[in-house]
Amino acid sequence: MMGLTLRQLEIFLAVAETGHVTTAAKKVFLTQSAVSMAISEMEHILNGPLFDRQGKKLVLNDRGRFLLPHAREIVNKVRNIELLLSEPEGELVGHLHVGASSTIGNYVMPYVISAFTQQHPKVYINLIVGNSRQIEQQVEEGSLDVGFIEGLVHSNKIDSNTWLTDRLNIIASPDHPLARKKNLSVRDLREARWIMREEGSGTAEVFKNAISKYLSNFEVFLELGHTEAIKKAVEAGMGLSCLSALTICREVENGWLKILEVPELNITRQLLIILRKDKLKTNLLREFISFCDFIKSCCTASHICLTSPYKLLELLEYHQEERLSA
Amino acid sequence: MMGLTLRQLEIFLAVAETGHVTTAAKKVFLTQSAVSMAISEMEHILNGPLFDRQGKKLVLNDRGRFLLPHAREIVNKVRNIELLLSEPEGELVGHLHVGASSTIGNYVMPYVISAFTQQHPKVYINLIVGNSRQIEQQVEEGSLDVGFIEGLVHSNKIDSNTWLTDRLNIIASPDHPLARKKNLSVRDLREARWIMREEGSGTAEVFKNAISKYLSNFEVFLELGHTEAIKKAVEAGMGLSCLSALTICREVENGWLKILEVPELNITRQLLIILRKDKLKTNLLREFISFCDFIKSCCTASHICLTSPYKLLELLEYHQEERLSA
DNA sequence: ATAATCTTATCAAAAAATTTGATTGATTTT
DNA sequence: AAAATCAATCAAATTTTTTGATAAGATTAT
Repeated sequence: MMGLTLRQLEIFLAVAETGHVTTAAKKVFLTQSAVSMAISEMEHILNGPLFDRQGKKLVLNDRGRFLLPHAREIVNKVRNIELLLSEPEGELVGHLHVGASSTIGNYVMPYVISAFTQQHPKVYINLIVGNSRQIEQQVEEGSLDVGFIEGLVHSNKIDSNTWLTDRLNIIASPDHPLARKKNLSVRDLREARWIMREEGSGTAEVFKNAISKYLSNFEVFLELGHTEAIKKAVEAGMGLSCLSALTICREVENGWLKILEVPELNITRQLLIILRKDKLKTNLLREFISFCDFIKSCCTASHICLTSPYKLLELLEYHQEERLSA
Repeated sequence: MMGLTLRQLEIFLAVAETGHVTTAAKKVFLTQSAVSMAISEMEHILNGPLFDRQGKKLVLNDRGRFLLPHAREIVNKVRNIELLLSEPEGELVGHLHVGASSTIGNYVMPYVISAFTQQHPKVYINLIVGNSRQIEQQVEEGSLDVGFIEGLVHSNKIDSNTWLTDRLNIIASPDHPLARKKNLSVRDLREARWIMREEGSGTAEVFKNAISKYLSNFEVFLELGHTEAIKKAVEAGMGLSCLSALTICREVENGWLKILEVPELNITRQLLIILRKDKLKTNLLREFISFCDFIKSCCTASHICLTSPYKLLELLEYHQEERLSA
């Protein structure tokens, strides 16, 4: 008969997100009837409905949509505080939700996470891979603790810090005619067959923009859905491509692919670490970010250390010592 | 034994602010023992004390000092939301999802929405523009609260009300030979060059149907994808077209386009407001619809008031007064 | 010092709330 | 047309919150 409770806000979130009382009930470990009553109670307190009942579905109405982001923020905030204050000193424990855009998520984060959890065995890290926009949105709504993206930040609720610098390299099979040529220029690329990711890939966009300044008739010869497929096609000599250095350094180290240095096309971009502005940093989160900062300071533009886990682990011991002495 | 509750945060604030359990108890209308137990429960949940017990006084420790501003923010936020959402007489708040078909969405709704949100600054309106069929479907499935369409309603789950009456006008450049001729008839249009929207446009369909009764060999000279492009082409004297009055009144007012009055071709159509039959009208939705009804009652067939935002705003003040006196 | 007066913490009992299980009526699926 | 699924509702059961009583520690006045 009084004010809203946190529990009600949590239940509201579950219903809003699932659209169904029953599934929401499972999510919050309650019966269907408890959830139904909690929602009616909220609607009573707030003097009007929050959902339109469409048969079996509950769809947010304008009032519910107004409440949703606030409810999210409040619940997240309280959970953050609980975590932070109840965290025992000493060994790091907890679950971290990390998101990363495709390139970072597939080619960098596995090493980072593996190294970090090796150092902190009681930490569990959940990695979500998506496109930059999705990751940013999930960081904003609090379902991710931290995100790693390639593009720019759109929301004003998010703080971003530069992480690694990524370079887009033009690659060819070592047997490709251009691979042996020295002092390449864009004009040499005129006749090349290009193998790229499909429309919508951030990397492909950037490259097309860059090269179309020099080659008016730039055309893609083959579009493939996955970076690995592109590398295989290039290795097989089917043509050239342009990929993030992060995705190809192992192949380059092993001599399976060759980077073509074209001075006009020196394309780099910043990778970003993003967090909600008002995010409370738990010990775990703080430590994870400091770990990423350390990696940043270690890795040169070549990023070679990220391609082989054992090299990263060597650096770690050093990191550990540095921290202890500080 | 679970998470923090809002009540606990409130109690914590009272104790932190007064420094005494007993006075805090009075503030939150509880007994001393209830407050004492609530605080111990919090300290248990958060795995450590929040206050130093100095004799009879409770003084915040570092953890408590950390919690204080956050607790304040959370409690305030919830209370604000309760106030905003529960006061029926209070300021209008919420997120409204409005859909409109192309002509209405591009040429009418922007003014309507701008005027409405100016009057209700805490209201956020999201406008989706699509074709009539898409809008109807989204209203039916509940992702839109209200829709504005040109055609007929197909679903039996939807209620429709007439809104503005739209007129399709034949337009020409003021320099066009036909623009000076009086008492035009359809026969005068026989030789005209017609510039129309592409196949599929509702407006174009309606006009073709109407004129083909009189001209058997009606042919389109140029098809363009956007209404704005058609207007420019007609202004440039490339030919005649037929467009909704809503899209051209500004150009007509300024003398850039001239309407050709052809008595046989007096083509009008009703614009509709559509809602799900079972939609519960929140205050916001009710107010928005009443606002649209008001616009309907103001606008004559010429729709001139919708072409200039400032005219609409003048009408608004009148609307406000009328409502208050009712 | 000592008694009187406060105050907080704690416990069991009472009150209030949340949650459940069962049922109903509506909607959707087969 | 029948079966299955789902949300709302109600009374009963459970859990949580609050109270009243009491004990123990601190402050003040004597």
